[in-house]
Amino acid sequence: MLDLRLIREEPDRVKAAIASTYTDAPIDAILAADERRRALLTEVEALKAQLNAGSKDVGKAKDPAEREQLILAMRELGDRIAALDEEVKAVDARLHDLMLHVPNMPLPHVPVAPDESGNVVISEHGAKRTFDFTPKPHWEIAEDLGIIDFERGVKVAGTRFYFLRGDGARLQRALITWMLDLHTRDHGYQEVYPPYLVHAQTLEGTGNLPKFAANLYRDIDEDKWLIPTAEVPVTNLYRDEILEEAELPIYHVAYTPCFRREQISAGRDVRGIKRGYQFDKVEMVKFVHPDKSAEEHQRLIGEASDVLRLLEVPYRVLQLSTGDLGFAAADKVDLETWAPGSQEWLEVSSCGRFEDFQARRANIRFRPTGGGKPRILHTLNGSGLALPRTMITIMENNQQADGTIRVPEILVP
RNA sequence: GGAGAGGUGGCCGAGUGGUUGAUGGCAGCUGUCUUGAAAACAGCCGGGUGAAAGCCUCGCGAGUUCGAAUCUCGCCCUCUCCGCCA
Repeated sequence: MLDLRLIREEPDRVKAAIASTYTDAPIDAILAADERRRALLTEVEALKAQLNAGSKDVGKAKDPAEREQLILAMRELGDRIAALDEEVKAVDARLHDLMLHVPNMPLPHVPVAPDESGNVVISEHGAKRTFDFTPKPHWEIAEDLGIIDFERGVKVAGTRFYFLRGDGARLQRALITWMLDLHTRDHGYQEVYPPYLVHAQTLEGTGNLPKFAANLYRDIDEDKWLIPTAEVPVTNLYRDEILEEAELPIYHVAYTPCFRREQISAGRDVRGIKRGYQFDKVEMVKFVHPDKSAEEHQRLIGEASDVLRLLEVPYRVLQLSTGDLGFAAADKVDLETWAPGSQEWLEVSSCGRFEDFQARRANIRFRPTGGGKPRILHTLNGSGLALPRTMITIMENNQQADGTIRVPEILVP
């Protein structure tokens, strides 16, 4: 959520920023609602002050007649206040809802473009391997080895679900453990095990609701939603809390399954495990002082890159353009790894800077050292990494002529 | 899921429907004293909004009332016991 005051004071700047993301936001409606709301508040609050003072006088009044008189006057005042309060409530609700639909503003350095065509490759790491045989896509390698069972996954759960079997399941488990250990041991993160089901307010905090309900799975009887990423529960860990400045930065890493109702056309990305309705991910989340956002972002990108570097797979770093930022990020850098069998770059990590956008929604603040008003902190998060695509890059890059897969050195016990 | 108890400021804990946004204690901050600390004493000490006055906030939401932390109803959560269960 943006700062309402910013919208009020610099609407043109906000509009320009939103326009650069090639999306719409109801800024004018917000301005109108805000103005209406403040006018109503001025009016109703003056009446309330009158009512409060008057009611105290009733308590003090000794003469019964005078008392009756006062009560009558206050009753009328109360009715007017009740009517105005109704209006305030309605405007408030509308304003809040409008605010929840405004995306974050991109930072100035983010290249402006309507979509991923404007993304910029910042760097490439690790040479693409040359093969003396034709590298196979992972779905062929994995099926031949019996480590992924696509057919039975579909039988049990439907399209885009699969079973990992034997060494396939074991490889993923090893990767998860190793990634968690890397981030906790070398990068200073504390591991958390979060709920996989959360309520709507939690999803609102990260910006997934109200706009993206269609991408989420939910319990039909209760207000319980399956998380699309660990970012959701972990960012909300400190919701409605005031932390001490000295506690910052706080780093958390979590492994969770992620559940996404992908609204994608049938036939696209259907082969293999690149895009499923359920996938595992190790996610890093940072809570930082606003002044540290930029440097923490760079560090985050480095921490995610470490995983790819240590796995010795080729990857590149992409600066996303405004049109590809998504709803909540002010800046985002993706890591893509090269899959020689599928012949494509795979996004395995997305490192986002959210500034105070999520923290304002989730009401996460810190008290400055030495006192003063609580301030909204900044959040960042990045995958470290998404498991299926990491599995793909290992399978395809480490495949051998005999059809087996060489286990990455770092994972060998 | 059933029965009972309860949800008040960072924590503990008062609070007869009317100067209660809330007594008191602990913790914390500042000052005096001290070489320093402790102790003692004094002051400060929730959050939101607003330039301020003010308004809002005692789990959340409705209701009764001139006036609700206090009364009524619904919901949520915690605890104890029972049931169920990995």
